[in-house]
Amino acid sequence: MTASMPTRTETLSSSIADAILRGEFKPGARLDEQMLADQFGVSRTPVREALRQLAATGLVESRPRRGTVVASVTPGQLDTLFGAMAELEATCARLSALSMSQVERRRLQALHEAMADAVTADDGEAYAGGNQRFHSLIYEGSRNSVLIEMAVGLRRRLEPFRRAQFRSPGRLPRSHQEHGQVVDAILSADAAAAHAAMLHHVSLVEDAFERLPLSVAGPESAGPDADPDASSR
Amino acid sequence: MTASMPTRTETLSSSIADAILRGEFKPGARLDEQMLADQFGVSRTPVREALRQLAATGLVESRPRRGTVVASVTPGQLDTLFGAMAELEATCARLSALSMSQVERRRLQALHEAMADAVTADDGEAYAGGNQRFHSLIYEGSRNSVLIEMAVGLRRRLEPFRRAQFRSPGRLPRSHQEHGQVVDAILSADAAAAHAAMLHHVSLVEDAFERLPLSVAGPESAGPDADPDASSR
DNA sequence: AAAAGCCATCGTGTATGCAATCCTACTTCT
DNA sequence: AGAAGTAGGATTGCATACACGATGGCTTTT
Repeated sequence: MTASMPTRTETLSSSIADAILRGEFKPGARLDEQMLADQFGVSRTPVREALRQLAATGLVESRPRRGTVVASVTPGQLDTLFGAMAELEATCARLSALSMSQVERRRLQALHEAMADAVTADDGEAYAGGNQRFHSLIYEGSRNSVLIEMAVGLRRRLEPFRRAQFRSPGRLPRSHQEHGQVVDAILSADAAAAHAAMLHHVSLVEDAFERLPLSVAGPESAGPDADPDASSR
Repeated sequence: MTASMPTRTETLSSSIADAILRGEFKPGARLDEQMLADQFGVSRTPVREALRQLAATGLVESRPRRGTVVASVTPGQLDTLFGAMAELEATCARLSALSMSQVERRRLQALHEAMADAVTADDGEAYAGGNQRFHSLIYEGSRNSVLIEMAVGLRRRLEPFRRAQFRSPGRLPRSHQEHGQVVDAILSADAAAAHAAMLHHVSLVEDAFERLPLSVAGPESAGPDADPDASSR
């Protein structure tokens, strides 16, 4: 974020976020302020501010007087998050089809073609990297930093659930083919097609994951949860 | 927010936000922590946390070691914000066309018809209230709390720029007619048409405002601002 | 006299201490 | 014996205190 001189709060915010994304702090785990302060060698004050910052991004959940826990995403919430993500990405794809420069379109096409190699080599690692750049290009193509920020935030929030994304056999070629449809639509400036193709693509990613036992419901969510999700705050 | 017992930080957050939205704190104004603490009769600690919270929503901007100021929205940023809003609302309209219940569709239709009275009476106040509910209904129709949260946040952030929204003569009938197209599309479950109609509608609102001298560039933003917006962080 | 460097003052960042609240475990009553 | 009330411990919320960095005015030098 800010470059000048990293304040302890910023450092902590990144460190704790990384720890959560790495799985060192599992969903539902209590984040004791004093414990974190000792662990990172600072006082409670910057820890508190870092936790508030993370709470704003949805990575953790703070309840007044009750402490902070790593956000445990219920299957319903995961569904909602992926759905919002799909819509945002589809919107970015639509806008990309409308307003990408020729240079950007070529760059997208080139990346897509380069990723074909990773597919034939069945190199999931390489493909994941290319995939990241692919979606980033389309974010940028929207020309709207607010949308980009939202999409990046969502993507980051969903990161832990995308780990084994390209593990399932046959997923690489399929993903690449879906990318191809998005690329074709954007290159031919077909906004509706770009929207549809991207929505299809991201929704499939969702399908691949919503059945996995990813999110263990936190030990506190015992109430009769009628709502499929509860992104209140 | 949380219902239990409002913590000082939460109270402050709301109070300061209201003060900003009311215009008591103008864009670019410095928000001195001690000053706010004295003004609200608390210590600096909850003030700091409240400011952090507001910074996360984009209402204020904090720079390390340099203090916090009320976010001054440049015309370019306003454009970006309205654009993102339009896309989000269009997305919600699209989803509403797909997944609204019959009850919801009737409710939407009823509200729309009721708003016709406000149009013939040229009652801008009443129409503004109905307009708010109209858009809220369509948010809810998306069935996606994440999207709703984003849309509500954006709408709140843009609130100060929508004050005189229905002042210009002839705006009411036009807005109502645009609403009609959205309603028709949703009632007939035409997703693409709902998207297009809502995008058109909100974009026109944007057009009506982007030429007004709304945002006075803060006294500090004297640098050569090449970027149309800078929604970093 | 203008520009550059220095010093004082202010404000934020961080640490520490105190008080209120919540959770847990134990006691006690039915 | 089970359940409710209660006391103790633990943790968060808030206040106060200290330290570092930033900003503005002043002195000094060319």
